[in-house]
Amino acid sequence: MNIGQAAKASGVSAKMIRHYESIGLIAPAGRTGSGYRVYGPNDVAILRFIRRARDLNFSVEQIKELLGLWQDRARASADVKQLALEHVAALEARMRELQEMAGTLRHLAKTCHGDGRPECPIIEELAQAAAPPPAAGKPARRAARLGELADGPINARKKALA
Amino acid sequence: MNIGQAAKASGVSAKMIRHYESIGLIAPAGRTGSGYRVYGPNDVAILRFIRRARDLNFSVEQIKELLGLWQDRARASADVKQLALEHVAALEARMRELQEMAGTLRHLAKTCHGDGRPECPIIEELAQAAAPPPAAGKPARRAARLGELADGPINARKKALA
DNA sequence: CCTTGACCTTCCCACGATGGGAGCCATTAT
DNA sequence: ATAATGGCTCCCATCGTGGGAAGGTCAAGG
Repeated sequence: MNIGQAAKASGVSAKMIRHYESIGLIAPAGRTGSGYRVYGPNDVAILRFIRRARDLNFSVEQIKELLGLWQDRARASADVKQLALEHVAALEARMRELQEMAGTLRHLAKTCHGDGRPECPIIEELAQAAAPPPAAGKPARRAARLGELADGPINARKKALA
Repeated sequence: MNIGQAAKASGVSAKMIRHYESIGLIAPAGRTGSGYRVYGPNDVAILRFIRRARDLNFSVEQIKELLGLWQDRARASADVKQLALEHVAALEARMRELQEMAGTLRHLAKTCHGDGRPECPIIEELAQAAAPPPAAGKPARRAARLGELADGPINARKKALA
């Protein structure tokens, strides 16, 4: 199987397959005499695994761990479960953050007439928002796992470990 | 005020202030004879506005719009409200996605013993996940606003508009 | 007056995951 | 034989943020 076919079969773009190889997430594929990468069913299974894990928002780094556990016969299922549950927690944390943002925004929107007049509390409240907490007293919760969820509230994690 | 003070006062790092200037989000600051940027209270207010909007997960592009509305006296509050509500919708969409992921993972975790034995349905189910839908029949909902929420389920938006 | 340290300047590089595209070679179909 | 796919490698862009180097400036203290 060439890379294009493996891509279609796995749902991972050819571009990304090469990329994953280059960063060592997957082993270098075999090559034909003329340099084409060759894939077998097992490779496709791995790629599908990766694709699925990405869909679940696991980072490549975490997928490395999962792949390690997958291929490690001596692995304990507890390890996998723990990884999964940590990830659920991260997803939930992120949801809570989004919830908070949405709540704030909904509140602001509710106080806005929404008619043709220019008065708009949304803009005004954002403009006059309290100054940022000058000196963070508390060490800022959440240092979890360096980039557990790649996006996130600006400047929340890096500072925690700087 | 120098950039460092403006940074402390606004909660936006000096690095980012320069960056925002370079991409045209904010107007070039005045300069002292020796080239230091100078900021006044109004600049700090704008920076705080930006900071706050970023905390609410608005993209820089959207903040540009908001700033435009802020400084446009003829603006209609309806425009702002619409922007805010669209953003709420985007946040909620993203939350739903995370919810789904968390649900899937929780389900997988529940079927996992979590003891020392290696059998682990999580890994197995991920590995044997159904092949990706070969040809997406429907045009894939959500084309909303190019990158409304910067992160998101891999390969969901770009394809929609490619 | 001169050093020191804190601050400023610009410029380049990095992340993470992904796509785009150029320039060239290989395979396959007409 | 030729054209159309498709693969190869490399480089660049995205988005928001930080890191750091090399050098200029300023204020305080000796």
